[in-house]
Amino acid sequence: MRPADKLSHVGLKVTTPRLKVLHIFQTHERHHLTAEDVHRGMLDQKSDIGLATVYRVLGQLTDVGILSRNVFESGKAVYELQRGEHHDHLICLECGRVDEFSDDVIEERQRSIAEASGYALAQHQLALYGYCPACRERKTKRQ
Amino acid sequence: MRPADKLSHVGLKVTTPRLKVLHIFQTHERHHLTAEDVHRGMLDQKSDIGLATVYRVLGQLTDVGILSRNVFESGKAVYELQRGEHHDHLICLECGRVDEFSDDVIEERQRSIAEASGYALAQHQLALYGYCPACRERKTKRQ
DNA sequence: TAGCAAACGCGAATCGCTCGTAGCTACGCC
DNA sequence: GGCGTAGCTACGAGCGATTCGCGTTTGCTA
Repeated sequence: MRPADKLSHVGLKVTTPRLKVLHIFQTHERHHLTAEDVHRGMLDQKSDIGLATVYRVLGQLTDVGILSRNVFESGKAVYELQRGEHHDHLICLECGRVDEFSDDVIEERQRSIAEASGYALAQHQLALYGYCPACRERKTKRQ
Repeated sequence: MRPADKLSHVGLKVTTPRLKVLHIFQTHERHHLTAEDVHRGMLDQKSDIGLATVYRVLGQLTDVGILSRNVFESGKAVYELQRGEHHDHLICLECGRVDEFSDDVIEERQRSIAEASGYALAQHQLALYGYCPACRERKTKRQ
């Protein structure tokens, strides 16, 4: 589905800021972007869009399920295109790189733990923090 | 170990604000407190301690491992006494209640996932969000 | 108990994010 | 294709959580 169709499909008007935001997510080398990353991307391509608008658009796209939002250690929110299947994150404490993984065993355990505690599970967040292969190597050399 | 010994043991001076913070954690009915909860607790017992100091103390106690820090959905940091064993959290989206659990299967899977991706695992955070038994009941009645 | 580094207190500053509002625009209807 | 309006956007002010700067105070050691 083309970006414009995606938007009208969920009942959002097709506007320049929304298309630009989607475009940035689709073309950026990283999958996980902060509001500021997106905003900077806008300015780079000479689109004079306010940061507040970026936040608003990110929020709307998240609400309709086109994007998903995660808050990691740093305290900043990062957004990514929602590509269907759920996944969790591995975050490098050194360079900020984010990798993804999904694990059925963990998902299943989560469900039964919630059930055992009487909770109706709505969502979850699992983040593993550590040092990625590249940063580990860099560290070893330094010593 | 008494609070004062705990402090000197990790090389922190034994000061009034630090003792009061520890005291509040040890006597409060909830385990998970925000900086503001702690600050309010201080004021309640007529200790005129600045919010900035509360934050500073919470940070130091976390650094030395006496407290641990978590940031949940709300965006606020919550602190709790570190009682040895690691555990994860179940958070009620309605009333903010926090329960704890730990699961060896999940821990083990996390380790192997990190290893498989080449990451050196440093820490992790797993938070399950949902509705606690009390809030579920309240919801049912309301309808 | 004197001295000094460490810790405090408090207001101002920062940071990520949201609101208020006045002006603009996509898009369904003629 | 032109119009009207609900829905959008821009931008600065505002907000809540947290941190900083710095003058004052206080544990702790010699």
